[in-house]
Amino acid sequence: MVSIKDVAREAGVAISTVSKVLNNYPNVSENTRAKVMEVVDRLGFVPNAVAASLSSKKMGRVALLIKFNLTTEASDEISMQYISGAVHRAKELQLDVITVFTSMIEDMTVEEVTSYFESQGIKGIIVYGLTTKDKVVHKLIKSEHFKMVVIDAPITGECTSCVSVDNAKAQYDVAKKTVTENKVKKVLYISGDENGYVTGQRLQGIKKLCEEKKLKLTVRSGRFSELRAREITMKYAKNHDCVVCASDLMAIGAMKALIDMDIFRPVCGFDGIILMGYVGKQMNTVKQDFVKISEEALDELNRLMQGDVGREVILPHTLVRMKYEDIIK
Amino acid sequence: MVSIKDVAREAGVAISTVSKVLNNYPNVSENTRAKVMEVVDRLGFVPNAVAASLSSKKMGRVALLIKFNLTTEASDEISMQYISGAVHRAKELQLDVITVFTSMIEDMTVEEVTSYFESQGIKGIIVYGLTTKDKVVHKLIKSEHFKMVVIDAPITGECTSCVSVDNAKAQYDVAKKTVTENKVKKVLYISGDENGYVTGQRLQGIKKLCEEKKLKLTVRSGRFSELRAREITMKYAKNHDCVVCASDLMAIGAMKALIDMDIFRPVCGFDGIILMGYVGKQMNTVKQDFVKISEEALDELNRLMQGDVGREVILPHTLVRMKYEDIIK
DNA sequence: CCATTTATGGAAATCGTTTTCCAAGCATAG
DNA sequence: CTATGCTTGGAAAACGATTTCCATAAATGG
Repeated sequence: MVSIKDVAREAGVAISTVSKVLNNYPNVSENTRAKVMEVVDRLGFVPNAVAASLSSKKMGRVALLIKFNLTTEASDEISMQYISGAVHRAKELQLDVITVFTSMIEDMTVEEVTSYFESQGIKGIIVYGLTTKDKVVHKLIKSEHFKMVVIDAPITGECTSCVSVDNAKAQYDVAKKTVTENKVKKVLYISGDENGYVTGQRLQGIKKLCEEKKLKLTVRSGRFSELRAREITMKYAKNHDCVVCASDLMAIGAMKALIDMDIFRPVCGFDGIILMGYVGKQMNTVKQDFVKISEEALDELNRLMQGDVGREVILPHTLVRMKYEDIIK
Repeated sequence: MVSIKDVAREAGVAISTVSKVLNNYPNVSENTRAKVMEVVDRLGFVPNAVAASLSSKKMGRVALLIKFNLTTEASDEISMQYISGAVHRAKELQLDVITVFTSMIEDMTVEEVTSYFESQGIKGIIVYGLTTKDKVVHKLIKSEHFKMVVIDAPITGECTSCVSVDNAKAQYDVAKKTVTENKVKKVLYISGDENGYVTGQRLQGIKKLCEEKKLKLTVRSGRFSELRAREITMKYAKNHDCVVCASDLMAIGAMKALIDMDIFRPVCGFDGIILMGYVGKQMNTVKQDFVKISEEALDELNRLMQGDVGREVILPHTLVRMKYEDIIK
């Protein structure tokens, strides 16, 4: 493998000069720069990222903290999009991404997690699906030991940014579309896990709508579980004329229940996952562009690692109606 | 951050001694070993993986080459399981995994890919979903520049192992179960992408069965596409009494077509993805344990990196019947 | 009791970069 | 013609481990 030393020798300059050329430092004449670049191209030199990251303090690795358990499989689609966005943007930004599953760190102490990440050369972390119960991650954020970007939880600080859609508005929008399309009076709202950050925001959105439109609102906690959403729908749907769900998976559960009960109620979801196309009926939902969100999160993390201060980033959402025919193509 | 130097100073020994203790080298007395370990624990020292990997030639990183395009979403579930298995096993083996999407390398030359991976310190690569058309990856394998493990393609060599289930037998088994349960005479087989390695093996399995059982067999290429499977079913199902598909996604397409046509035909799939539970009917399918396969692939890659020679690893499969109620729990 | 081996621990080179600091070289100004 | 400043490029010290080789001390054998 050709190293910077070889390039230096071949070009007849010092190692430091090659490094300067490669990193676009000043104080190198156009002449030497050209000569070095010629040799770099000819020899096909690519700098060793491991060595660079050891030497330089600015070049750091980034961890993507993945929520994953084999049972809640609908999140696979979302996780893959997060990973995809992060990995692609990381390559552009010359950053190194390592994927870490929450299951790997959840029974470690903050100190253990910190030294694990430090040993891995990690400078920044992206988290999603955070709940108030994730103690370790919260301590990690508080410690300000790493630059962090939190997707979908309104947490900012010196070293912490957050990225998300406007959950309250999105919930408001999709529900509004659904109730106006169907002349609704009584809304059954199946909300998410009470410890999840988005749960409260989305709840706020539906409440605002029902107040504005003078709709009767019943809220039940579905905890993002398809099964619970199904049960809740079984129990309450008869007395309501619309089921608004805080996630697509719950919307699917609700829809299945309605099919079994053989009654019609408009249902709307949240997320825009492909699975929605497989339940046989079409539904309104909020489409989040998870790839984009993840790319944005990496940009934001990069900014933080450059020394910028944390901030809140809100990305746009769209409303869609998902059905099978649109999916299978 | 505490480094090996700090440990050495605190323990009153040389840096090299600490390193020897940590890497279980001989020529260290029990006394010093204990003393060093005490300090390591007290200071909470964790070796810097980046530095270690730069210094040592044995400590290498591993790339997981992910097939991913936003349209064929059923593979998300499979990809996530591959990632999960690899990442977890990698941590146990003290290896570093980086995930790379095929889209990132597919329009690079082998030389470019090679120097990219080398610059990343990558010593081993895991690939899955390989087709004969993936020229770059094939050249990569031939170059023997990296240790490689190919999932689901029968390619072995000095530096290359393969890991998979017995695709022919699995296809044979699941189809046999389905035809015996339903007194079938004429089988419609919707096969996969003609460039995929598993396609031929699975085809072999169904052919063997039909010969043994004297069944009439019609083969059409569904190219692993749900839509094509649907079209093929529309066209041919009436003249057959069973639809055997080389993948679950195609089985879903077939099932949807049958529902639309309002005729009943037993359908069976291959893979055992969760999505199967969402189509409303139950089907036989082959369940592959992708997490396990991935773990095994990492073990195998580790063996190769230790200097062992490539070989073929066959893992067991199981037959399952998937339906919604089993899924939502 | 001396010679020779063996166990143990340390000094120093190495991996491939980045980055700081310093020495020329050169031009401009006084 | 000397003093000053700016540009350019090189030497060398990090970064944090691993690993080779060497020196000492202890143990063994004759």
